[in-house]
Amino acid sequence: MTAMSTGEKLVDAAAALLDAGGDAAVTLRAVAQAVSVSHNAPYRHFVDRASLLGSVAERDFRTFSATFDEISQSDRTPIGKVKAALESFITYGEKHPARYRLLFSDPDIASRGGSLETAAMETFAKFSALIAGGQTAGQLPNLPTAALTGLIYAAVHGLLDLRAGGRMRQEKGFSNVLAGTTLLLDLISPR
Amino acid sequence: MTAMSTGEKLVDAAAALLDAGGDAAVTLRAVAQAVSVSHNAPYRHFVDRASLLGSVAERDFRTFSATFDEISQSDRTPIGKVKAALESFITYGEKHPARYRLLFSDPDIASRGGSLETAAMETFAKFSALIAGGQTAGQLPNLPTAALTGLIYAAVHGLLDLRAGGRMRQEKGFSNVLAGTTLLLDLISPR
DNA sequence: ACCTGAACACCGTTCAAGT
DNA sequence: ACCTGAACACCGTTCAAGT
Repeated sequence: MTAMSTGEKLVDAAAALLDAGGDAAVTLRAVAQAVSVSHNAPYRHFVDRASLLGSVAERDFRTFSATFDEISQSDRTPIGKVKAALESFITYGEKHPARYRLLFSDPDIASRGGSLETAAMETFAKFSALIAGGQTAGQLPNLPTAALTGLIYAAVHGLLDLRAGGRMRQEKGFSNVLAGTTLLLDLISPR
Repeated sequence: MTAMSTGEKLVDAAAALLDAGGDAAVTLRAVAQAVSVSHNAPYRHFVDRASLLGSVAERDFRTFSATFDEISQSDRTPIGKVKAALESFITYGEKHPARYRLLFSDPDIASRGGSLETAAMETFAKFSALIAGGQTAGQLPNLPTAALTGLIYAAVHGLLDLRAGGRMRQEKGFSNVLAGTTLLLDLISPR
């Protein structure tokens, strides 16, 4: 077990605080206290709060990329791979709503560029490749892959965001995201 | 022209600040200053900051309800009414992204209950009625209306939220929300 | 190179008064 | 009924030192 650097510990603590109390709970003071350093020690590792959160996001994007790689190399059917990817996405969104929003909704995170943007684009590209596989197998409609990927991604994101925002109760059609996603895939799959 | 009450002026100012600088720009001090009252005068009209934002949201939900009423009574085709409603939704989301997120993403707003929740449910019900009309006319798939409404609503919300979050660039499939919405309706419409 | 304590400006909220 | 000024606790950030 290699010793975690202070920087890694801070990222860990920030992620845990996001899970426990949402964005507002991630104060630099609370993060520092969780790691037992002074309230401004984080500035020796991150230029500001947004940068710390950016590191949390980047780490999770890399985890997604690794998961999509595993799915890609599994022995599932093409459409089964798409569904597995969506399920990992949904599980993450339901288990870590605040982190989900950090990665996929927060405007400050999207505009940071650099290695974070690279990691985010890589995740998206791997998902898009799975969609393309489903199209080649004739299990998804024959549209430009980018448009189809964007639409599926947006729909699932919408379901997850409505859930994270507490607005799922009203959409009485389905009380969980997976049901909505399944319905979408059924509706658009070639008949 | 009836004089606006201080409370109404505060709601106006908060909405303008949301448009101008996003959620973080809506400090009670800035709102108060815009109305030329002291920094804690808002507390004579709203119990706290969240309550003020709740009033902004409620007002916009009522505007949506009125718009959907107009659309319902227009001489458009059933599917034309659905598209008109979606367009009004999209226009609002693109013109007022911070207010859009307040109404449709913010967890604090969703859990406030009371007249705000009533207004939000009314808006949703009116939209759902337009969807039902499209189904009766055979221009939308024959599913439980609630499920179909939820799915269309979630997909458009996803597109708008990705745009508001600065993540539309990556979804190269369509650079605007209307194109994505149109694609969805094409894909799911009965063939 | 990494950390600490003091300090600053800003914010939501409360309180004691004022008209 | 509505408003004001002072005050409090909290937060992000900066700075001058310390090892």
